Amino acid sequence: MGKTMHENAVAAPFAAEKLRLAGLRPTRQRLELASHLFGGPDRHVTAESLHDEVVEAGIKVSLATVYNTLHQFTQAGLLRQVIVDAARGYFDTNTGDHQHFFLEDEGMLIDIPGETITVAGVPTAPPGMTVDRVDVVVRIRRS
Amino acid sequence: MGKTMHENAVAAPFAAEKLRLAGLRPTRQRLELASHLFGGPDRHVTAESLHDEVVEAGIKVSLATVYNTLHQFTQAGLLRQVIVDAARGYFDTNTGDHQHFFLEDEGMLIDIPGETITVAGVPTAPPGMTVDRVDVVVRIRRS
DNA sequence: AAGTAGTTTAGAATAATTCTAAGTCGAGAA
DNA sequence: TTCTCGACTTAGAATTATTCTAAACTACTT
Ligand SMILES: [Mn+2]
Ligand SMILES: [Mn+2]
Ligand SMILES: [Zn+2]
Ligand SMILES: [Zn+2]
Repeated sequence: MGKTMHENAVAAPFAAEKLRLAGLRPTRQRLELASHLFGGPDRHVTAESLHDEVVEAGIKVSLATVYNTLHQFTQAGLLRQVIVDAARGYFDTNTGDHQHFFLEDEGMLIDIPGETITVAGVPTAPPGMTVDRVDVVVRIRRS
Repeated sequence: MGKTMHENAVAAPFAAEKLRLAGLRPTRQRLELASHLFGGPDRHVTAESLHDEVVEAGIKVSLATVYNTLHQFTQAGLLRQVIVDAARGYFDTNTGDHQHFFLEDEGMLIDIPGETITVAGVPTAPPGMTVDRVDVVVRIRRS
């Protein structure tokens, strides 16, 4: 009935591999956060939503560590940040080229595959600057 | 040498008109904020940057009033909000259709005229939802 | 001039995020 | 194995942007 070593062994191996490749020690907290983040389909989380979820699952991790880990994963290229709301920061497990619907009422993100939207006519960046990326956010609401 | 009634009368008339049309009382604070915002070319401000500027100009307004006024102007359609930074909210005097460069290093916005960028292939919103607007942010940095 | 609702504001309160400093842990060395 | 040390975690304080409260003030009507 308690958690067995076997139960945890399901997600850990590939998560440990990810962390190793990123040069991050596979600590208990990082492994647990990584399997929640990367163990299923792509997802969008806030620090607090992920912390709640992980605490709910009986895992002991502080909110500070969740923030630290999300930033480390982002630096390592395992996550990207999505800026759609002035009040909250979102992190996205899908680091590939894609865009978002943002449901302003629920504060929820939905992926739009990268090939779907075409952005044409982006001017060249001012002298001495380079384009880091082009974000498209389709803001939607109950109609 | 002090401010004369005549000096203030230059900007006030059109600002008062704007406020009247928006159903907002032309108070001293609103008139002063409005002439700073709308008295020249289009601009992007944060509550704090506008407050600093206005205080610097010798005007007595509280930060709370700047926040209130920016929100009231936004509701009235005189401003729009631009979300590019998770830490700060920006307000834009240009409410027409256009997009932005965002200089991530300086936290500065530059307008891209509305006809410049074309966004094609935006999928229809999920059932029961409507597209509020499509924002394009071209994030740039020193190269 | 008086009344009243709208407005301003100081200061407290919120909320997301970051920082500090002290304890804990992982991994290589011995 | 045990030792060692830098990496990691964390409680709680601090920071920052923004909002709220509730009391004082003011623009407009009568
Ligand atoms: Mn924030
Ligand atoms: Mn904020
Ligand atoms: Zn996404
Ligand atoms: Zn603009």
